Amino acid sequence: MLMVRQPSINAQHRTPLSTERIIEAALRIVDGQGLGRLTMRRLGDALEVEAMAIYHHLPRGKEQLLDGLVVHVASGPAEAAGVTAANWRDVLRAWAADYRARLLAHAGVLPLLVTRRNPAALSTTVGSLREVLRRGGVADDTAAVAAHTLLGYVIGHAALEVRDTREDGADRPVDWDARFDAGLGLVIGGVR
Amino acid sequence: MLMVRQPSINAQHRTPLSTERIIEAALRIVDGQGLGRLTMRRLGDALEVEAMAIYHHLPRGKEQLLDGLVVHVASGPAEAAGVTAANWRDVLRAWAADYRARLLAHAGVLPLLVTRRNPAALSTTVGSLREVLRRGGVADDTAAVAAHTLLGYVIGHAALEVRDTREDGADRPVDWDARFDAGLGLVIGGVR
DNA sequence: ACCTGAACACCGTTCAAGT
DNA sequence: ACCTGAACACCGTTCAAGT
Repeated sequence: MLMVRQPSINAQHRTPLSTERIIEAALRIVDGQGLGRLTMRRLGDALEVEAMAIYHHLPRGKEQLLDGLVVHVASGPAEAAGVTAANWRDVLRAWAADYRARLLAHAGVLPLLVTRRNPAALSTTVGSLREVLRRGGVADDTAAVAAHTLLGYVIGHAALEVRDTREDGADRPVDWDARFDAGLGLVIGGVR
Repeated sequence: MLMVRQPSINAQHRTPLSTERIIEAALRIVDGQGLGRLTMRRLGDALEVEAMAIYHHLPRGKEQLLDGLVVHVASGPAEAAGVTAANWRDVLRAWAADYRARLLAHAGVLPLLVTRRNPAALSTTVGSLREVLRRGGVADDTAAVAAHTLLGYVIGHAALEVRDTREDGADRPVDWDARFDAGLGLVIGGVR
């Protein structure tokens, strides 16, 4: 029997692939099943496409895909508009709470955030923190230090939370929300 | 021609495999070539053994191998003996410098430190920090917060260093040593 | 321009077999 | 007890081909 190949009825109607759709589908897999289960073939399935089609949009392949995930998750800059000497601590506190929530919501991406890949991904975020501090009246040198310290704290604390590091001895679970706020106060309180 | 199989002359003389030797060889690969190049087959080669021999010592396979790497790198507790109300800040500062150096020396392991796997790996370290603080006369609640804050900061800062996150705008390289010390002062200075 | 299908070199892991 | 060799199911990626 002669099989005439249909041009895949689906292919006609479905929205075409795009970098954005690919990244979103990848993030959905990572969030739902973990980073280890993000494969090009599975990603293709999720997008109802052959895995090889992805390479047309991401020529650098999986490397580029992971870079995209990092940018998507890690670029959450602080809003510097309207910052004054009176409110900069509150602005930083609010940013930190948001950023922490972001990291925890996509905990599977955290390991990628800690890799040599894609070095620029965090610099807009660091820059925005520095700008908030500067507008708050903090000296430039101190602002540079505080920006890195704050971002470092938030990322590192998220790492500890994800591992659910208990104190030795004490085996009652840690109240991570309270713990985070207290540590945050310690970091921000030290800036002057 | 009949080939009589020799029982592999090497096998007689070489020191037998052990978990410790396996972990050390794995760490050498990660440090030298990166985490992505750590495969069971390559690890077998480095140990002059078939990859499958490793499973005899690590029945849980690669998972167990990675757990071993995390424990090896992440368990650097602070020495609490001899801590007083006068010197606890110096003790923490010295520990932090050591621990940072450790993380940067094995930067390839950093992504593993930020994964859900092996949750207990960091808790002896956290516990030792808490003990230093307690002996320094810091109240229990504050000590618990400060221990997590400090460890979080050190890990998070190491992550930023490894990515070499520059401030936006400024493109002269960051002096990471100075930056780390300044941020450390900020964190430790806030504890009272 | 966008996607497919077959192929290649490599993974982690199992399992039966050797000593 | 300790290690090997073949095999299996799965990777990421290339490349020529289709529309």
